[in-house]
Amino acid sequence: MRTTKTPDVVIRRLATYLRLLEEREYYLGQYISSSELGELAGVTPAQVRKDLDMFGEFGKQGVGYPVRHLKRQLIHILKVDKPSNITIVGVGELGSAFARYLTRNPSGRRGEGADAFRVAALFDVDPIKVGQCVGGLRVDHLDDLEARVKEMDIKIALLTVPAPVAQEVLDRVVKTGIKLFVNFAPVRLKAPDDVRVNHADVSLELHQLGYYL
Amino acid sequence: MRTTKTPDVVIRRLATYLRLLEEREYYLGQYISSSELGELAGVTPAQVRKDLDMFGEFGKQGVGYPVRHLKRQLIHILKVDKPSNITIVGVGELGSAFARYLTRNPSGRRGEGADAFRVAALFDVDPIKVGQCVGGLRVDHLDDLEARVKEMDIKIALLTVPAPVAQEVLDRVVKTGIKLFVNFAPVRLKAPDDVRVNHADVSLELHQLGYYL
DNA sequence: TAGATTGTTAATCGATTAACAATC
DNA sequence: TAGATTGTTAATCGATTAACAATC
Repeated sequence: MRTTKTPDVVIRRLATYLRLLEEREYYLGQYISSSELGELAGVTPAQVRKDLDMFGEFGKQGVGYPVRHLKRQLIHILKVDKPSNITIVGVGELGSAFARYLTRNPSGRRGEGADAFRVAALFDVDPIKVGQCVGGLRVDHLDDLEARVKEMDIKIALLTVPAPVAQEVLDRVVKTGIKLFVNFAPVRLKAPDDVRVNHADVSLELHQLGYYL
Repeated sequence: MRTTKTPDVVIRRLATYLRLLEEREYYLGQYISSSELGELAGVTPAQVRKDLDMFGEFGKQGVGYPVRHLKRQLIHILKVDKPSNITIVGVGELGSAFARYLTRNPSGRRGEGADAFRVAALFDVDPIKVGQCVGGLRVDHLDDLEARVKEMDIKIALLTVPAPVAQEVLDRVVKTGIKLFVNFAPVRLKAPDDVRVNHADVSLELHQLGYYL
């Protein structure tokens, strides 16, 4: 099965290619070569071709890749051609920042596929926060999670809860059927094999940078 | 030169090992085996040994790695044994969230080395923001950057500015001599070879997750 | 057709894992 | 000593790069 075989790092690069194409204005019908795209992305032309080749033949020999077509293909592969509902769990400092950031400017960028991720619900357990409005959205109690996930067909959760409760909250959210997470808490979380937890952890990022001081 | 040869991914794992050791309480004089640590980190015992081996011989055959000693070594390697000053450039939604988050709870965690990163200054160009207090720190104007970087010996900058100006701001900060960055803006940034820019980009994270929808 | 660049295979490189001798 | 686990080399695996035939 293709999904199993494609390395994560390739998907990451596809997302980068798409962004690079979106960041720039291209004429209708313009072509871009693997060398040009590679230059932008900081990878070799061969790698660009190989990455794209895994998903089909998008180019024209002797010419390059038609930008519009390539963009559409990438948008399709990354499934950002229709909006997906996401939720933010934990409306503290970081959670509400992301809530405001992503509701104002969905997924933080412009272009087609820019509105691919829509913050559809916010959750917390703190009775003071529940009922408040953040970024135009009412904060719900975590107890209502399951119902809202079904109702809004939420597929992705951003975890912005304190580290000590992150595992517990993850377990709870997993039970509602969500399988895709971005965790911002500085802890390693355990999850079933069919659940994917990406880490976006400033603390780890800083500790790594320490080495290069 | 060792620094050049050690793969980034090893450094990332060392930071993970350190966190795992910090997250747990260990008796004085307790040992941990490469299998136990590997289990926690989700890597093979061989990899744990190889990673550590790159920096010295920290273990005792037949017994394992003395936890206190290993922790101290990792703290030393990652240079989190003494606090480093960092700055946050861009005091918008995300920047002020990190400012509050990191000043309250330095580097987002507990234990030795937890106070390794100290937010020493905040910068913005918006006259409304300059002079305001965020997380107990006064926001300075970007024009004062160079002076403050020297004064406070700032080594790392978190970039939380809008995507369209990120490159321009990076260039400006690089000029003051800072060589280590975490960029939160959803753009790929160009920097000289001796400058390291780690990306912590929610938008890219989400776009990647799209593939697994 | 000549020039260029893709698609794809084969060669290279580097990182992970296995295995085992050294030794606590 | 016997048992266990490190330190380290050798084997494996996978990803990147080089090369080139196909073809626009």
